[in-house]
Amino acid sequence: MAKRERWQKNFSEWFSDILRDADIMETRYPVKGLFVWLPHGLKLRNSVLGIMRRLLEESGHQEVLFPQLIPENLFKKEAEHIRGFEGQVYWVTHGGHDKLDVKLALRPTSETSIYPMFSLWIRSHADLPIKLYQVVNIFRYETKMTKPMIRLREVTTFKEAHTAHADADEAEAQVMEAVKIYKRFFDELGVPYVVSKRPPWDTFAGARYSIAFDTLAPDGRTLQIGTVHNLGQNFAKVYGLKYEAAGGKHHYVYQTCYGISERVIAAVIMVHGDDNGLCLPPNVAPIQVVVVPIPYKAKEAPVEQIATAVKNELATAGFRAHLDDRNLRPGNKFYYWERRGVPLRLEIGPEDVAKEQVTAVLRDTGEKRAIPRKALGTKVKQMLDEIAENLRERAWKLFRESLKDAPDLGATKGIVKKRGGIARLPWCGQESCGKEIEEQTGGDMLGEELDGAQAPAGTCPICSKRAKTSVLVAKAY
RNA sequence: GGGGCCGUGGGGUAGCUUGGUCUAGCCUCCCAGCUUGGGGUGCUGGUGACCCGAGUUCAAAUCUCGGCGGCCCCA
Repeated sequence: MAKRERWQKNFSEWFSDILRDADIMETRYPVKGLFVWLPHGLKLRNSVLGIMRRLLEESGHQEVLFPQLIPENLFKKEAEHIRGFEGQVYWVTHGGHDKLDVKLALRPTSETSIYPMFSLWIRSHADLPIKLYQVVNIFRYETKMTKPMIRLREVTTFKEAHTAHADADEAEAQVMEAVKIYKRFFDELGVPYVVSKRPPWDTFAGARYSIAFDTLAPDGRTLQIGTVHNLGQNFAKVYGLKYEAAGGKHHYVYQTCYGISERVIAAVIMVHGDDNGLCLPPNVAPIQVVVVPIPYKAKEAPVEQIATAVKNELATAGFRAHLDDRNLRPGNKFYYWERRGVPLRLEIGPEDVAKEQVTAVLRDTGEKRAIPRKALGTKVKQMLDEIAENLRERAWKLFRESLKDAPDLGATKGIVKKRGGIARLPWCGQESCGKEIEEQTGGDMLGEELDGAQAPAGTCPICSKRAKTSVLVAKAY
């Protein structure tokens, strides 16, 4: 149980196999970088989104929905932004047989569609702050190799929040709130992460600075799973987002935006999986408990009857329960549901009937437990909580072990090349040295850890000057 | 950005070098029936494929070119 050989050594293969075998995603859609969500996968996606929506609503965000198309003139207003995105934009150039007078961009992100509307909505300080979000699909013309859920030409699950504030401090505080929300989000999913401030050359196009969350895939590569940007007044000035202050003066607003994509679902799948397939955290598992009857010949009736009763009891108690009464051998069903990541399985056979118990099997460890029928509800709840906790701890343990201090360039290179996780090394803070580190190690600089209180020990491995800070470097997806 | 490899039933593959014997083999999945039932039950039967287009040829899964799609390596 919990064997993780293929999961780790052959991760790429494991991942694409599991998307198919667990009915998550159909990867054969005949357009590069576009994929189909299957029922089981979509339920998982929607559960994950449910957590996100709850956290955002709790913190005063409101959901909106903007159009998919952005006119060229609006899209091209902010120079930095265009420079970052123009190479990846899909353009709609025709309507039927007519060539459009103004080309329309399929949004690669929505700043340029949302902020022009902000300029109509924001009149006075009383209109601020604005905290909106939407969950949409976006298109990016990726030239690199695409990968389901990870590198897409159509990101189908793009949660983007956009805020506007009266002053810089408030915007700064909003950035910190967003970081806090995302931490809670990933914590609820048991997905480990490190938060870092991206270096200037990897900052979101048009932002003052960017903060990013990264997790680790089983193959030792990092996966960026969330970003938070402080936009300052860049967009406000371009789109004319001004408000009237109490004294009657007009000021530009300060803005932030932050986003999460289906990469987070990829993260849930990868960090909790094993060689038998998925292992989903109970709070997002489409099926939390599967009941498998074991109908020995001539003893089918009581077994089936009790299995049904157990399933109904759990459903009534609010668990997502499923009874598998297919005419298959039990072992076959066990593998089937394990592959799909159902966290808890209850077996009911003649022996359980006789003893007024059910046999519970925990997906993460494979442990079997006899549960008295009478205690069913409370025990199931306990076991699901236990699985959630265990998954989180197991994932975090591996993550922590994979974040290593690297005293010099050689050590960093070793970690990056072997894809052994994330290296932490000293840095002088100069861009030229940073890029040289990336060049020489073949890794990507994630940036300076946000919570990293550790002293910047040692010297910059490139220029040998005293280090101003320490940064994380890894092979990134 | 540069280089290489690949595309055969739903999945994995054999066949391609040397065009014909391919009416395309095998494993798995799937469907039907019986059997079985606490970790992939067994038997019998069945459905299902040469990525698309053009070319060479008497003849193309096989050779050539283009498109689409996938994978890998380097930067």
